[in-house]
Amino acid sequence: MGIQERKEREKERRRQQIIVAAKRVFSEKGFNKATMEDIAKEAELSPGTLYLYFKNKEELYASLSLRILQYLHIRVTHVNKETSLTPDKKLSALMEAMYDVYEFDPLIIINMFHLQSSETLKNLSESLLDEIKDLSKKSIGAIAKIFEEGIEQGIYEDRHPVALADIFWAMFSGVVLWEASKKIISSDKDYLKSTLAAAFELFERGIRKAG
Amino acid sequence: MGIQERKEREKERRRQQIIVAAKRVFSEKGFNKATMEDIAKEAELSPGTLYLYFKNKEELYASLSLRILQYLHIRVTHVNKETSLTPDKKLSALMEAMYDVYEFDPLIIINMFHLQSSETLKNLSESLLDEIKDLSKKSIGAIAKIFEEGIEQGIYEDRHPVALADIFWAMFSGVVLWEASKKIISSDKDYLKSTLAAAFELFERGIRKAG
Amino acid sequence: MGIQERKEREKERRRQQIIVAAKRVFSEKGFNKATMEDIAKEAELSPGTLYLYFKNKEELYASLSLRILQYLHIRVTHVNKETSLTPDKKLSALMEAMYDVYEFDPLIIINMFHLQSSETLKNLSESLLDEIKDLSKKSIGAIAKIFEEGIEQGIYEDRHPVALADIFWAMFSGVVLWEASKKIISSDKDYLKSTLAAAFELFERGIRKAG
Amino acid sequence: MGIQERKEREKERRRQQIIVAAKRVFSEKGFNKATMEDIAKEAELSPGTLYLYFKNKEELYASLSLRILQYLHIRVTHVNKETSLTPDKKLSALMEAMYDVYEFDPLIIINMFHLQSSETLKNLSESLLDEIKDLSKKSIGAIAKIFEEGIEQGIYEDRHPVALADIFWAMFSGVVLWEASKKIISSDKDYLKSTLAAAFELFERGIRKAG
DNA sequence: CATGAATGAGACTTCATTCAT
DNA sequence: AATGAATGAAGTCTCATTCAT
Repeated sequence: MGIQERKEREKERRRQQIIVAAKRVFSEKGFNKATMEDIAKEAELSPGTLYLYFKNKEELYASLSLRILQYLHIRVTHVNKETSLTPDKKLSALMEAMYDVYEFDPLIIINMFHLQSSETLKNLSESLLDEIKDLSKKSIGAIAKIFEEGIEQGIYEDRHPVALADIFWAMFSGVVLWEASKKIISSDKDYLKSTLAAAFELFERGIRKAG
Repeated sequence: MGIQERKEREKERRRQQIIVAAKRVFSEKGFNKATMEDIAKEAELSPGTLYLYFKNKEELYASLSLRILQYLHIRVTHVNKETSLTPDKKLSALMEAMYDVYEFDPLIIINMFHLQSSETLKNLSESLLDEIKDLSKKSIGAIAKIFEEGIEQGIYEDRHPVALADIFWAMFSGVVLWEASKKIISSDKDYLKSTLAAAFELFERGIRKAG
Repeated sequence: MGIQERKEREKERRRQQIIVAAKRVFSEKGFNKATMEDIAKEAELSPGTLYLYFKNKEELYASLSLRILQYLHIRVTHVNKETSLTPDKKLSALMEAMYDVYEFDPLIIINMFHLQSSETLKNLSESLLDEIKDLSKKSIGAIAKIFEEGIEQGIYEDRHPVALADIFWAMFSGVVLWEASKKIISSDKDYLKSTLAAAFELFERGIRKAG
Repeated sequence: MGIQERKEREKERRRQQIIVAAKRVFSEKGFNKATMEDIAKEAELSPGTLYLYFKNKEELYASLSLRILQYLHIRVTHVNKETSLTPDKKLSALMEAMYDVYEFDPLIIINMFHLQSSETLKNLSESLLDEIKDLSKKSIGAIAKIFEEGIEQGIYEDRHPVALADIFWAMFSGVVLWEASKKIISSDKDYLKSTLAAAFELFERGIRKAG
């Protein structure tokens, strides 16, 4: 391994170190109340160092979303590759993948919506935004493919696959968000898992061709 | 009408004036980038005045959500009262109501999630938070009732009605959020209406008893 | 005096209060080492208040120069108005005026060059920059007029009046700057007054037509 | 040439390399906006290396002035040595030398004033400051000698030679500064050369004994 | 000797909130 | 009740400088 490469790796490790710290802090405090100093402390680095790896607070924040999207994309692509699986099995695998996405980063998914649904997006560097767009599209596309297959095989109702993928993703994230809200609002127990299962079941029934 | 009452009414009018302005400003700029001065200007009042009607920025913000919840509650309650309607018709009416909720305040629903999914909630005054909790519960309860009826009449699958209501609401808001994100990310056309219709249809198929 | 007008006056007084404090602090520490907090303290105001009256540090700084230019312009215009004076007397009056400009604000004139000769100018608001340009031009124009008169009357050598004005002003400020430098560098006594007198005399001999 | 000496030379070359880079960067951005990293990049060195050759940013900056003073001193000394020249010719040669000083480093002369007229000087190391003082004095002294000669020979008016030298230098730098300002302020064409010529002519007339 | 990643102090600026009028 | 000038705490970000390699 050359020196060049070792440095590259070291740098990537530092980035991850910061991202992990940022995730923790953002999750706990939310975007605004989290300060760069908080994150620096969590990462056991100095504030200035953060800026060597991320242009500003917003880009650091956005990088977290990117990380989820990457994970999601990998998982869904993986499901798609298993050509031996029937659409049914694939759908099941997809649902499992989605749940893993949630477990991979339970709180950040909420912040991810905060990111997308507003203010921040406009200040990101072109390249980062492009990456987000790209991954987003690819992931939805991969999900859509599963539905497409099912439709072609006459198992699912004939609907626009991308629209189905959108609904699938929207339902998933809607449930995650809503259960999170309920936990805050009503200190309810964590029903996420069962609600999610119910939602997935409902979705499946909704697209499957009747009898 | 007594003087007391007239004053009360005047005060309420002022509150609404501020809320309307706040809605506009928050919608355009998001919670953080919107300043109290922005809102004051929009309301043609001075910053100090805002504090005569709202304890602080966060309470003003939360009041917007309250307003949606109130609207939602009224609409759903209204649907429920129509005892002559079949569950099917009621579900249709509910869907329509949800769409109206969205149209009543298209952007604020996004901010509402921002509110709920994080930071702010903890700083609200007990009473306001209670009101939100209460309305939230009542609205979900009212929605659940529709499903309950359908289940009792053997039209819908036998599921926990509140869970169905949660999924219904989560799906609705998930779609709204996701379509909003897509608009920002990919400058897509506004597919909200059709996606929402598709989602509702899927939901209906999902809960309806086969055969 | 209406309320409107009183407020206007109050506001102007505040501006002056800040300018005076800024002048003291900038003179003592220079542009970079002077902090907004220093200035706020000197003005017995809070940092935030400075920003109600000046857009940023650089505009505050530039306003000091503007103040000198205003003073200079008034003085030179005044000299010009005295139609009864011969060009000779006017030149004397001009020299006196220049010296007063210096005394009006001995150290800031140095900073003024710092301002003009560099970095800062580009960040100023259009309007402020325009004002500076305008006053600058007018002042030089007024000085040039004195020379023009002398040339017309055959007292002074026939040279381009504006060029003479430029040289006059350049010599004046050059001497002020240079004597200031010398004071720092060699802790010399303050020879400014005599050097300035010598320079003015030399200038006069230089433009006067030989006997 | 011993190893010692070669090293010495190598070191000096590095210093010059840095100074040249610093000149470019300071000229373009001014003292504050120029960062040590900018300079390092321009010199194709690392930031750390700069500190092996210069104690800090201010000393690096001051070294530029020193370089001009050195150049000025060499030129003026050279003029003085030409014992065969009349004071008149010497004055002409001096003027030419001054113009070359300007061309040697057109923008830095402005920054030199920034240096001298303020903040920085106080933080310099004793030795560097001494060198500046020394060269400064010597250069002015050399200029003064020319005038002294002219006075002794009855060509120039009987004035204090050092005062004349001061005025000469002040006028020169005043014109350079002022023309630079004008270029920024009014985007005027570059009249420096002609203004400088006019100033020199005026100066000469001013000191020369009348007919 | 050279590097350049890391530091961390400190500056500017914003803005929610207060309070005298 | 309404104002809006003033506050001052706090946050983001920069950059001169250091030091382990």
